[in-house]
Amino acid sequence: MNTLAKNTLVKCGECPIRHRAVCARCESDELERLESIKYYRNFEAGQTIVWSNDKMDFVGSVVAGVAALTQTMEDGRTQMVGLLLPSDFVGRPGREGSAYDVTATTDLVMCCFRKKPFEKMMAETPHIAHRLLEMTLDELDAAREWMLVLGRKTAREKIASLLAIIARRDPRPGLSPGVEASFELPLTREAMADYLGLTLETVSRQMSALKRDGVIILEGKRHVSVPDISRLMDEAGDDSDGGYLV
Amino acid sequence: MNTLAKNTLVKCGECPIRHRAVCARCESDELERLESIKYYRNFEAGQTIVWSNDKMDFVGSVVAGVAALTQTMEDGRTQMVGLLLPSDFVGRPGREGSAYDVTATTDLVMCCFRKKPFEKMMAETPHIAHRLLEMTLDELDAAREWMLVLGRKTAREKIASLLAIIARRDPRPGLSPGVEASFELPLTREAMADYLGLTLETVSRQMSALKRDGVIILEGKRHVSVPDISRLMDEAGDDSDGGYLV
DNA sequence: CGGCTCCTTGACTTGACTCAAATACGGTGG
DNA sequence: CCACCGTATTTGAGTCAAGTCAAGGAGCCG
Repeated sequence: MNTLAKNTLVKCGECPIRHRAVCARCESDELERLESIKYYRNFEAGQTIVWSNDKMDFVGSVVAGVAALTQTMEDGRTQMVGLLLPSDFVGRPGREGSAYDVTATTDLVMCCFRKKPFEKMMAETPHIAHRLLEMTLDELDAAREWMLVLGRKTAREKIASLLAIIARRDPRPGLSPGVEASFELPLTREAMADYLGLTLETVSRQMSALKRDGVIILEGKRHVSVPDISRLMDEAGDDSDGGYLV
Repeated sequence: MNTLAKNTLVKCGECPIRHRAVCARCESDELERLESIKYYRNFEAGQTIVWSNDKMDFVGSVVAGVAALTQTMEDGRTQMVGLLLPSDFVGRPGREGSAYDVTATTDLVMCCFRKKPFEKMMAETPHIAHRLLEMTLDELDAAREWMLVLGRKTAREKIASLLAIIARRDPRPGLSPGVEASFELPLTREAMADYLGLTLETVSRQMSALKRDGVIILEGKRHVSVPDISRLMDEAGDDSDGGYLV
C-alpha cells in the first residue's frame, strides 16, 4: 500500500495487477482509453466502500489490500459472501446498486472507472467483456466451492480450508526451515467467523486446537506459519492435492 | 416434457426458452447458425448428465425439467451447489471438464451445442457473450444469496427459503381460495438436504413442523400449497418483501 | 495508568445429527 | 384385486458439535 501513495497517478502499463485484472487483455490503445476514465481511491481498514442497495457510480479493481462482500439479515446475522484480493473486480456493469456491503478489511487501494464510460467501453471492446466473463466464471466456481465448505464441513475443516486458501493465494515461500508457508491473516476472528458461518468463539477455539496439534504455528494473533501444507490440506478435507501425481 | 418428444427438432424461433436462455439476444441469422450446431438430448430422472472432471464436448441449455450441480467429498458428504431450471446454461466455454457432477433430478430435455463451434461463435457474436455474462452474474448473485442460507440460517429457515425460491420461480397462481401458490417439489428429501446442508431427517422434521404450523399444506409427499406467501417469507428470514411497497 | 479493541477460555445449553424403527406409496406378478 | 417388495419418507430416542453467556487476558494508544 505504501508504494501507492494517495492520489498517485500510475500508468496502467506499470500497474501491479496489469496482467490479472479486468484490463489484462487490453492493447495499449485500449489502456490509454481506460486511463482517461480511471482514478484511484484509498480506503482505511474497516471503512465501508459501498453499502448494499446504494447507488454505485463506479466499478473498479482492487489494486492493493483486501475487501469483503457481506450480506446481513435484519436481526444482525451476517455472512461474508466474497473476499476480494488484488486484481479482483468490484461492481456489476449494467446494474445501479450493489447487492452487498463492500468493506475494506485492510487498508486498500482501488482503481475506479466511472461507470457510464466503462459500460460504453465494454460494449465496444470485446477484450474487456471477455476478461470480465472469465473472471466472473472463476468467481462463480469459487463461490460454489465455498458452498461446500459452508454446507458440509466441520468447524475445524472450515478453518483449515480458509487458511489453505489464503496460503495458496499468497505464495510467499517459507522463511525458516521446516516452514512451508507463512502469511499475515488479513481478517479479524470475527471476519473469519462471518466468512465461515461460525461464531468468533468457535474460530478462536479451532485456531487454538490447530496450533496445539502442530498444524499451524501462531506468532501473535495474526501471523500464521504452516510447517506442512499437505497436512493442512488434509485437515481441510480436500486432500485431492495430497502430494501424489504432482 | 411430454410436449418435446425425443429427438424432435424444434425451431429456435418456437423454443419455449427462446427469450431467457443464452440465445435470448440473438438475431434470426444468428439463430440459424446456432440451429446448425445444436441437438437435443433427453435424460431420465436420476440420470447423470456429466461427471465431475469428465471431459465435456458440449455446452447447452436446460429446455425442460430440473438438473442439479453437486460436489462430493471423498467420504461421501455431498453439497448441491446449483439448481438448473429451464433456460439455465450448462458447461463452461473455454474449459475442458466439468467442475461438478450434473444430474437430472426430473426427466429433462437439454439443447446441446457442440463445444468447439459454440466457442468459435461466441468469439464472433457479442450477443451471445454478453448474454452469457449477464446470466453468469445472475448465477453468482444466486450463489452468494445461497451462501447466506447455508452459513447463517436455521434448519427451519433453510427449508422455508428453498420453498420460497421454488414458489417464486414457478408462479402458478393458487388454485383454491386461500392458497396463494402451489407447486410440485422437483427434489427428493435427500436432494433438499444436499441443497441445504442438512440431513434428510432434519428436512423431513422441518417439513412436518411447517405443515403442523399451517405455513404449508402438503398433499402427498411432493405437492406443496402455500396459503400465505408473506408468512413463508417471514419464516425464511428475508421478510424484505413482507408485502409493503406494492 | 486507564480504557480501548481483539482475542481466548470456561461452563453450560441446544439444534441438528446419528442410529434405529415404523410407515406410506408405487409398481409387479399372481 | 390383492399380496409383496423396494424406495421414499416420517418419527423417536439419545448424543454431540457448535452456540450462548460470562469472565479474563493481551496488546495498543492517549
